[in-house]
Amino acid sequence: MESISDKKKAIFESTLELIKEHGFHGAPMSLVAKNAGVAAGTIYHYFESKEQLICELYTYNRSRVVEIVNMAMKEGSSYKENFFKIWSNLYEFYVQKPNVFIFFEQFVNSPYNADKYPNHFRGQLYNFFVEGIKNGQIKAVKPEILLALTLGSINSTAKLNLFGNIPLDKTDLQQIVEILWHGIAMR
Amino acid sequence: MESISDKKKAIFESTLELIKEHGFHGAPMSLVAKNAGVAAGTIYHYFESKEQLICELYTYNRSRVVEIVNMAMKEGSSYKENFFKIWSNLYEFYVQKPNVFIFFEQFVNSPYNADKYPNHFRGQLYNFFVEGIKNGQIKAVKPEILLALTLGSINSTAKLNLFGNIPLDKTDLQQIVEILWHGIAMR
DNA sequence: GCGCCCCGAATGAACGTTCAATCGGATTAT
DNA sequence: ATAATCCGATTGAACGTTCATTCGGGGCGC
Repeated sequence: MESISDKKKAIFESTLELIKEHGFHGAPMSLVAKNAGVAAGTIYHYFESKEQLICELYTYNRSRVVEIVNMAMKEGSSYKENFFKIWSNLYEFYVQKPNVFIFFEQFVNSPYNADKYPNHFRGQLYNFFVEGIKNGQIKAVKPEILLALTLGSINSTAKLNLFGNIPLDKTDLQQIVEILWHGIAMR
Repeated sequence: MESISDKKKAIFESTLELIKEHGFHGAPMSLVAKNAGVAAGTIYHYFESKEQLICELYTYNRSRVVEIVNMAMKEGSSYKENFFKIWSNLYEFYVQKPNVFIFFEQFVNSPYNADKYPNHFRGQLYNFFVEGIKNGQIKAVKPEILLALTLGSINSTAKLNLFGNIPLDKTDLQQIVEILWHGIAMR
C-alpha cells in the first residue's frame, strides 16, 4: 500500500528485468542504473546496498502477492469457488508478470533469502485451509501440505506456460485445478 | 555411467556445497578450489570455464535423476505402484542430497540454463504418462501437465521437508502421493 | 626427457560503493 | 520583485576489492 517514488519504481523495474534476463550475475549496479535511467550513485540514495535493494524488491512484491490471495479469498461464494479463485488469480499474476515470477524463483533459493520457509501465507491462506478441514470440505491433512501442494502446482503450471512449448488454454487450467481439488477435497 | 576422476568429483562436490550454502555468488573459483583440496589452476585443467563447470555439474546430476526415474519405473508391479515408486524415489533422492536439489533450483532459474523447458523426462516419464492415459488408468490430460504436477509436487514436498519447520513422516508422504494420484487417476 | 598433472602467485577486467561536485526548486531576506 | 541562501536529489568519475582466468614452473611416470 505504501507508495514509492518514481525513481524507486524505475530501479525496481530495471532490477527485475535484468535479473529475469541475466540472473543475479548479469545484473550489476551499473546496468541497473543505466536501464532505470538514473546514475549509479542515485541507487544508493534509495537503498543502502545491492543486497538491501534486492531484499526490498522481494518484500515489496511478496506483499503484492499476499494482497492478491487475500482479495481472492473473498471473491467466490462457495469454499470451492474461493479455492479456484485463489489458484487462478495467483497463477494469472505470475503469468502476467514473468519477471516477478522468475525473480521470486531466483531469490527464494538464493542466500539473499534468509528464512527459506517464509510464513508467506501462514496468515490467511493457512487459515483458509484450516477452516476447510474443520468444515469437512477438505481432507484432514497437515495444512502445510495443502499449502505446499497448492502453491507448488501454481508454480509448476506457471513454468509450464512460460517456458513449455505447448500452449495452455482455459480448459487445461480448469483441468489442473480440478485435479488438485479432486485430490484434496473430502469424498 | 561415465566414471569421473577423483579430482573432478571433489570439484563437483565442493561446487555443490558452496552453491547450496552461499549461492552462485559466494562460490568463487578460489573457494571451490580450496574446498576441493586443489589449486585454482587445476580446475581449469578439467573445465574450460566456471560456466562450463556449472553446466557439466548440472548435466551430470540430471542424468543421475533420469536414471533414478528409469529404475523406479520397473520396480512396482502395477501402474499405480510404479507411479508411487517414481514419486518416492525421486523425492528420496532430493531429500538425501539437498545440495543437488538446491543447486537444481538455482540453476534451472538462472541464465546458465539455456533451455528453460528441458526434455528432462520427455523420454521415459513422458511415455509413462502417455501409456497410463492410453490404458485408461489416468485421466486424459496433456501429458506435460501430468509431468508438471508430479514433478512440482515432489519439488514442493522436498522443500517443505528441507526448510519447513514441521517434520514429514511416512504417513504424510503417503497422503501426498495419494492426493496426487487421486487427482489424476481415472474414476 | 617428454608429457601430463598440478600448483598458486600474478593479471586485468568487472564489480559494488563512495564522494565531491552540481543541479534545481523552495524558502528567506532585501 | 529580485537576489541570496539552502538543501535534498542527482551525477559520474574514481577507488579498492574481488573475481575468473592465465601462465610459468615443479614434480612424477614412462
